[in-house]
Amino acid sequence: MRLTTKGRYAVTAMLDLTIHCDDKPVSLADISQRQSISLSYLEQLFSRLRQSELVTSVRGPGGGYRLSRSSDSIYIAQVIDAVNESVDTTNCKGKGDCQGGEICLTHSLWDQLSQEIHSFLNAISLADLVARRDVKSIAQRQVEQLLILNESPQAGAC
Amino acid sequence: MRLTTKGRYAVTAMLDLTIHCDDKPVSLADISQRQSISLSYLEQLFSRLRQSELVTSVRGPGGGYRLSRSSDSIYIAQVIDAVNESVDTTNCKGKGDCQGGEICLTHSLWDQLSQEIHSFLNAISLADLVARRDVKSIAQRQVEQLLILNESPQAGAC
DNA sequence: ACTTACTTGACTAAAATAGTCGGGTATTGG
DNA sequence: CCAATACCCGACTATTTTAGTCAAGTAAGT
Ligand code: FES
Ligand code: FES
Repeated sequence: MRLTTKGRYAVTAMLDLTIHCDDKPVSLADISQRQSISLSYLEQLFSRLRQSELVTSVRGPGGGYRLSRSSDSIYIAQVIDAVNESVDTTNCKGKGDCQGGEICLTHSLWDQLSQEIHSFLNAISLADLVARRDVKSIAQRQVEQLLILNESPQAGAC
Repeated sequence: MRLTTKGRYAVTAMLDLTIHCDDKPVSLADISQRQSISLSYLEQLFSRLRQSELVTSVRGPGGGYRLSRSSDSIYIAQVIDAVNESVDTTNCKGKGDCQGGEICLTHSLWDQLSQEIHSFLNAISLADLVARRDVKSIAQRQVEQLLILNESPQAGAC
C-alpha cells in the first residue's frame, strides 16, 4: 500500500479543478499557485489523470484542464488509482503466493483491509468533498490569499 | 501512510507466536523458518515489539518470546503501530498545517480515512485471526512442511 | 564451560518518492 | 504570420525509506 503525497496531490488538484469553474478550463499554473504544488510535478500527475480519462485537456492560450465528466461521478479511489496504481495492501497483489508460491498466514487480513479502504474511497465523489463546509471555506481562503499576492484585478469569481 | 512488509511481517510473526504454544516461549529461529522471514530482520522487529510491551522475552537456551498478555487483547493496529509508527494518512500528522501553516483542502478526507483504517485494524485481535479457518489450515501446512524439511522428531504439537 | 538465544548498533543495496530540467507541440490573439 | 501560452513528454537526480546484513555483545540454562 502506498498513500503518499503523490496521491494526496492528485486528489487535491482534482478538487481544485472541481471548485474553479465549470465553464473555462483551469491551467496547471493556477492550481500550482493555489495549492502550492510544483508545476512540473503537476504536469506529471495530470499526464496520468488524462490517460485514465478523468480529465480532458485544452491546449493553447486560455487552455487548461477540465473534468471529463460530472464531479459526482468521479470517485476518490479512481483518482488515487490513476497516479498510485492501486491501494492494495497485500504483498502478493491479491494472488496469494507470498510464501514461495503458497499463501501466507495473513493474506486474508490484508485482502480484507484493501477492500475496506477501497470501498471507503470509492464511496466519496469529488462533488461530495466540494459540498463539505471546511472545503468551501479553505477554498475561499486560498483564492483570497492569491488575490492579495498577485494584485491581479481579475475579479472573475466563477 | 505506510503499510509495507515491515508491518506485515510484524503481524505475521505475532500471529505465529500466538499459534505456537502458550506454555514455552517461541524462538525467533522457529518463526524465521516457519514464516520465511530473515532472522536478523525479526530481531529488529521484535526489539520494537518488546519496547511497545506487546511481547516479553526469555533469554538463554529454551528461551524466546511470549505474548505479554492474552491474544484476545492484542489488536492488529497495536502491532503495526509498534513497528510502523502509525497508519496516519495525512501529510501533516494530524496537525492541519500542510500548506504553509494553514490547513490544506483535503486534510479532513485523509483524517477520516485514517480513522477508518485504524478502527478496522483495532477491531481485530490476534485471537480473532487465529480462529479463522484459513489461518488454521495455513499454520498446519507450515508445521508439516517444516517437519519434512528438518526431519526433527519433535512431535510436540502443542 | 559451552551453548543457546535474546540485544544492540552500525552499516548497506536497492527501490520509491518527490521532484527538476529541457525540450517539444498545438492553439490563439494580435 | 508570429509570438505567447500552456499542454506534452522523457530523461535525469537527490533524498528517503525499505529491507535487510553483520558484528559484537549479554544473560541463562545444562
Ligand atoms: S499477502 Fe497474499 S499471500 Fe501473503
Ligand atoms: S494533510 Fe493535514 S493539512 Fe494537509
